[in-house]
Amino acid sequence: MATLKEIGAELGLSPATVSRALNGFPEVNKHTVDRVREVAERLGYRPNRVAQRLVTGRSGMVGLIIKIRRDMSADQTFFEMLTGLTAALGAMDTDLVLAVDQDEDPVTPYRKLLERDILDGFILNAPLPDDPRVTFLQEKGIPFVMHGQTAPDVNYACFGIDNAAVSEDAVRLLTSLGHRRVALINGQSRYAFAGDRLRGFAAAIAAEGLHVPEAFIATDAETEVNGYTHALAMLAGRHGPAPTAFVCASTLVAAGVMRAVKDRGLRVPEDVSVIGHDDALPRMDAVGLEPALTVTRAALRDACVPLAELLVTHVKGAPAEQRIERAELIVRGSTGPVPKGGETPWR
Amino acid sequence: MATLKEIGAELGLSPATVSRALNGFPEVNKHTVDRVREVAERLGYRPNRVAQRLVTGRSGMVGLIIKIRRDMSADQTFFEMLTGLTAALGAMDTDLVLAVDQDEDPVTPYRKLLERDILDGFILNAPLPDDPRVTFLQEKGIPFVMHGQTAPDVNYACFGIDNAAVSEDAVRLLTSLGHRRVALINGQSRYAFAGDRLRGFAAAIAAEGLHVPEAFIATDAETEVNGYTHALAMLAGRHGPAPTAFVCASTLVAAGVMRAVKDRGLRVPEDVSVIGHDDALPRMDAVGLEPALTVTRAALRDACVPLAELLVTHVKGAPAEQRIERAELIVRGSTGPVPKGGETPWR
DNA sequence: GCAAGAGTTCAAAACGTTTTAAATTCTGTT
DNA sequence: AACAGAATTTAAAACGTTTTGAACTCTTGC
Repeated sequence: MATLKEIGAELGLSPATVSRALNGFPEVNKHTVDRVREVAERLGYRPNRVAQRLVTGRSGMVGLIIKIRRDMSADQTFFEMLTGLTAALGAMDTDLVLAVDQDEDPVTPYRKLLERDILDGFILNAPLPDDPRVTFLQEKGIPFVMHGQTAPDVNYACFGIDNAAVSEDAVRLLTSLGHRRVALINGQSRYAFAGDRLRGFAAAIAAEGLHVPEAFIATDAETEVNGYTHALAMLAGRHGPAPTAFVCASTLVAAGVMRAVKDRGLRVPEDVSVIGHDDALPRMDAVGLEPALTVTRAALRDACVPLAELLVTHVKGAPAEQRIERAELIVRGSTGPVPKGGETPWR
Repeated sequence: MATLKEIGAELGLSPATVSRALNGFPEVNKHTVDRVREVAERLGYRPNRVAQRLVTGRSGMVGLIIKIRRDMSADQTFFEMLTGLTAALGAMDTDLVLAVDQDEDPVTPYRKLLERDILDGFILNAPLPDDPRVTFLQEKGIPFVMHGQTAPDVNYACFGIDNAAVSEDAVRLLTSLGHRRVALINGQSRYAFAGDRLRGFAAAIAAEGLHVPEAFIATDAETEVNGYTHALAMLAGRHGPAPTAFVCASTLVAAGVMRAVKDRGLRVPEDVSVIGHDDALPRMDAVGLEPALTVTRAALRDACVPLAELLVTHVKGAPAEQRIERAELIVRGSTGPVPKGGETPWR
């Protein structure tokens, strides 16, 4: 494997100049740059990463710790992110080191990996409202980027979507269609995103001068079965008039809700409108539903490149940047005008 | 972070001696070793991995490439291995770099990762009978260890179980119980292990002077449904007298087979014996079945430490070692004597 | 008192890069 | 012709470890 010294020897240049030429420093002669490039190319030069790292003090590796549930069930989300992240990081000359969290205590795996002293930073996901990992890493001064955020205003690097806006957009679409009784089937409350969704939902509902009784706000794991069960209970009308529209935490939940609507002998969207949030996971296709699902959409995979960028630049010294994007609203067949007689709001 | 020089300065020693003391070289004075250890401890010394790697020429990182199916379905196997491998490698001061294979061509992801020039070797799994990855890596002279093997006799580092013996043990147990009509529900033929299992099965059957018609050997993905479907078809007796015993590729398949047996109105083990192979995956508990499943057992996780060892030593220059162990045979309630009238072999 | 040998320790080189500070060459101005 | 200043290049240090070959200290036996 060719080295800087070898390239330099061939051209009668010092390794220093060769290094600068290849790294695009402005002070080196254009002609020299060309010659160096040519020789480097011909010799198949690749910088020795280890040597680079020794001198820059960075390792070029970041950590991702995955949480495995007791039953070892793997989730799609994880593979989707893994695929995108390795690609995005690879493009930035950074490698992903993986470790598995089997512990109860959420910070120990981070501590362990840090002790090995080879990581420049971490990628965190699934933020909790008061995430102990954040406290820990900030205390230690370790760079990290969070996918999502633990609270509306934070001072660490993060990338995600505005989850309050997700609910607001959904509610606004529905109320503009005349709906007055809008139910929410939310994700688990221990995750920060569910809090944001609830907040946005409540705000949008209040802004319309409406009210949603507690019985029509469910908080549960995002599964098809849970969507089905909660929707069925709400449609039964035991706690007041049935909703004419559902805002769902995911396409999977929405699929369950739609099944419940149909099982009740109702139609989507004529009798009940359904809207979900779409992470664009391969196996949960919103368009494949019948009718095609109206969604707020933000492809999980699109987060990988920004996450990688935010982390790598931060590691290199840039200040922690927060980047929160707005999810797209895609109106399809599962939402329609409020049915005749469904315009009365909950009291 | 303390360095060798700092420790040396504190004791009036050169970094060279400190290095040797900490690395257990024999020529250094015991008293010195103690003093060095004490100071290193007090200063919280950790060797700088990057510096170590620069001088030894090794990176201390190995690669694992995971293959993700189009539908992104994650398999348990993967998480189990990931957990075990990160732990085992970590204990040997080695890190695991992950990449994802989305390509059709099986070697491109390896080539890509190699170009980044940071890996000492690879861990391969799910060997195919003529695995192109093996050819590729051997050509390039990159160390690797295979979990399993592509053929009975190979010259690369590998660790696994004797899959022919797995079938042989199963068949021998069943024939010793008087069974003469033993069916096989094997895994997908594209994997090398399925070939070994079939070979062992055929050999053991032949050694008993028996014969198994083609219709009673199934080759399919190892799912519960497939076990159920194939067993049901075989029990229907369209292709000859029903088997009195099933050898199954996994506990999941065996679960399907047992369900089929019961749905046919038969009992396990009175009418039909069932035996499976148990990888000891958390969600596929052989003991949880009713009756508890007789198995050949080799915990997948037990492979992680040997795999890590074999690879790391090989990277450091040791010759490639093949280690093939025999799976354990655990007799439980799902196997019993051949039922009355079931002793006639297939013709 | 000295040589041989074992037991310890050390200085220096090496790994391949980046970076600092200094040196050299070139260009234009007086 | 001299000089300032810009443009370009260089030597050397630095990163922290391992390793080579030499050097030093202590025994031991004569």
